[in-house]
Amino acid sequence: MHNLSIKMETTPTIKDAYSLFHKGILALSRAEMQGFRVDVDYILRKREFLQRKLERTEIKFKETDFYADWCKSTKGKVNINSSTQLGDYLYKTKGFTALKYTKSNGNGSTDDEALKQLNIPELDFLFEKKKIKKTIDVLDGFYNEQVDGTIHPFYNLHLVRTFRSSSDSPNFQNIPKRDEEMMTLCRRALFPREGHQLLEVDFGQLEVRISACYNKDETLINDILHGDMHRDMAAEIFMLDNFDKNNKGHKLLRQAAKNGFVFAQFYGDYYKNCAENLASNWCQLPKTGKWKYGQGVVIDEIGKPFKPYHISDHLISKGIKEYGTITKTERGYVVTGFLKHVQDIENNFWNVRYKKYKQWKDDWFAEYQKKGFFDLYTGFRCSGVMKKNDVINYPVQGAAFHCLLWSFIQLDAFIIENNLDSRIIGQIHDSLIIDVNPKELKLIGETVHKITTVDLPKHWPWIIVPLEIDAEICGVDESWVKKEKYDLV
DNA sequence: GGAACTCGCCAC
DNA sequence: AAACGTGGCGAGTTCC
Repeated sequence: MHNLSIKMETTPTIKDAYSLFHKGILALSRAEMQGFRVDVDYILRKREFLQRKLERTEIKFKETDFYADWCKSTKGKVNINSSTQLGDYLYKTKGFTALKYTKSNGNGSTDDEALKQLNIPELDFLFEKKKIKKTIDVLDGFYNEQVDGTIHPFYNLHLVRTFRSSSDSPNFQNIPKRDEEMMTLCRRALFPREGHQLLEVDFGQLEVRISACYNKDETLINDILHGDMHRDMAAEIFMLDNFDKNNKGHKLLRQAAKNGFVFAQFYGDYYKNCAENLASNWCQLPKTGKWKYGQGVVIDEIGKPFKPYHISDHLISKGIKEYGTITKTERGYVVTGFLKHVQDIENNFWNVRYKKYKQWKDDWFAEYQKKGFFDLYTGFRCSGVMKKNDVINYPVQGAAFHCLLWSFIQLDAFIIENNLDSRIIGQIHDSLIIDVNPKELKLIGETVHKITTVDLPKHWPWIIVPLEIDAEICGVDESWVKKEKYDLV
């Protein structure tokens, strides 16, 4: 009885969830109305430039023997934009073995990753062309949607299964960022209002922290607050006895462990995919035969400038001499090599290191199977037929976004109440983009910091892990390209 | 001629 | 036993 009454007070209900979205829609619509300034002259200029570059790349491709042979095999009817036709030519006509297959139809995959493994240099022109085209599409999207030099991206709260948001017309949540060249070309089009500057505020490791609120795993919480789980996993996966955070190679391997193992595991992936991804995408190690010395990425150049040390040298010296295989026998699966190594690490990851997290996953799924639904900590209810991974991921993804949305609403209200000139103009799941009047920068920064790290955990007592917020700032009257770290307090 | 589908790729 | 979560959008293709 006692426990129940506490729960009633602190656990948000479906009405609270409704209220969050009601206020959320109103706040988001103010950002939509405000919009994001675009440099129309730049877009038109750069579009022309990219269009010509696209045509030149296309011409270069059409001059290759590869293209001539492709045309010959289809009696001249070739559309170089068609991955279906390319797949037919490579896998059916030329007899290349597909190294990857598509999900729904099981055809040989023609994505960049699959094609790059075929080692056909002429295809580089197609990769280049695809990249240019993608950039043109983003700029076109801005141009087509702008009204008097301002785009008004929409934010939807009614479309996503996890109760996250989506964005369209144009989609503001998938503007290139990681590819330096594409990032610069696209974000150079986006500006604050005159005399203002763009401030971007991000929650740090938000989804991992929210997952910890559900699973309450002490090791995970400790790692979030004081440790470095990506470094630890890099050390285990690549068998590094003394991880050196200043070593360029070690830094790369930490990245590999973070994206190829830790995040993948948190989303519900398993050792086979992780091993494959780590070996081929991150280390360029072959998946057949014994590994040779001098293969794969250079991981360590200390003291040996003319004799690079390769990842294969290191793994072989530690006894991992090949990628390995998975064989089915009457007794079960026999796993060898690097595959076995990653499988062991996976087992340790879930059965020892994050044991309580795993227990939560099993319990949470069992509860869903019993009831047919589950409730997020923010009051939203997910029901219907779901896979185990869905049941584990949705509550985290949704509640993490709700932290952002709640903060968005508070900051929006603060801006209106105080008649400020700054405006929130965008949102990308765990970040806010604010068009700031420089005179208000300090106030906005301090307010965002207080809302996200003090008020939010007070509002939702289920947030049992401290939240962290990072900010970056662009110069006055400058585009969204050059950002500097900004201390909010 | 358009709806529905697949695939690939960008973001988180 | 199963096996990476959520979107939007463009291009090609297939079906009606």
